[in-house]
Amino acid sequence: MDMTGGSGRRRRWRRRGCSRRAVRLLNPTLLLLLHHGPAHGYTLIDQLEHYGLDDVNTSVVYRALRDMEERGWVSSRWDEERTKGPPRRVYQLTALGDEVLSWWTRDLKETREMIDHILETHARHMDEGEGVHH
Amino acid sequence: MDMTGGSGRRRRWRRRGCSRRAVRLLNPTLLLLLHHGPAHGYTLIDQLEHYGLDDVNTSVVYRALRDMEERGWVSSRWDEERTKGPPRRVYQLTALGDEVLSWWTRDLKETREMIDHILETHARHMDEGEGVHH
DNA sequence: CATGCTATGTGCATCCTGTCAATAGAAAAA
DNA sequence: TTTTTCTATTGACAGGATGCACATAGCATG
Repeated sequence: MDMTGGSGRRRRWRRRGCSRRAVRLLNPTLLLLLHHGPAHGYTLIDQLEHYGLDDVNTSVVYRALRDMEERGWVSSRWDEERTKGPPRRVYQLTALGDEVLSWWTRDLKETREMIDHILETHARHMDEGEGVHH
Repeated sequence: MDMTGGSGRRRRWRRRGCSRRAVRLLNPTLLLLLHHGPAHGYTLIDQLEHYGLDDVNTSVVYRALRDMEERGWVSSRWDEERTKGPPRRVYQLTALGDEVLSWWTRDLKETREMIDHILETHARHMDEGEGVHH
């Protein structure tokens, strides 16, 4: 059963990829990781695991990084020192990206409060109702 | 400045409508509201305000309700007793919808934990760094 | 009957996401 | 040496999700 509840009339209820929730958290998490210092895309993808975002497709991550670069949140350059494999791109947080990260943390706090409100209301309602509803 | 960080190459960074986050919380909130008892769409839209979802487009709400009906989470009938205005549809939670609500609460708890993890990491990093980063 | 209010629904353009496949360099295996 | 494998990054495309503008429709009021 697909619980994600998107809209769309097309009756294709297969769940694709990871939770939509995860994607919402991708951008702030990437900014946070980059706040620790410059990093390669692949490194970032590895580190996403620590935030429960390990099921995000690599294409999605690279796209997010390029989008953030277009917006000026991060800058990138090709890594000079090639250790092994193809050239790697190094991403770095910009001053703007730093501001955006602050904005994102405020946004995440708001989101958490909204979720808390929903969960609290649900818990309270469950206590009151005790199986009596509708 | 648009901070929402969507993907898309089309360089149209104007934000339309409400926060995407809000839409993401729409389905569980609707189910929660319906858990209190049957209600009309319009009533639900009014009540969304209490959950910070007042800026969600009405089309989106009605569409969400119909989608949930297609999925069997809610059932609906036309209201017999017409007070004023056009016929209104009354939505009611189904047994399946009740299960789905439980699923959603678990999902929201997970999401909250992920957000907490991000925020905690950020706060800790900010404390350590104190202006020294990159 | 023209206007306005309440309530719901539709069409369409646009935006957002995931999948799949392609490219590409270096190292290990054959 | 040729093939395979691993590391990294990117592009194309289909299809899902959203918002806006607008349509419908019943009742009320003037």
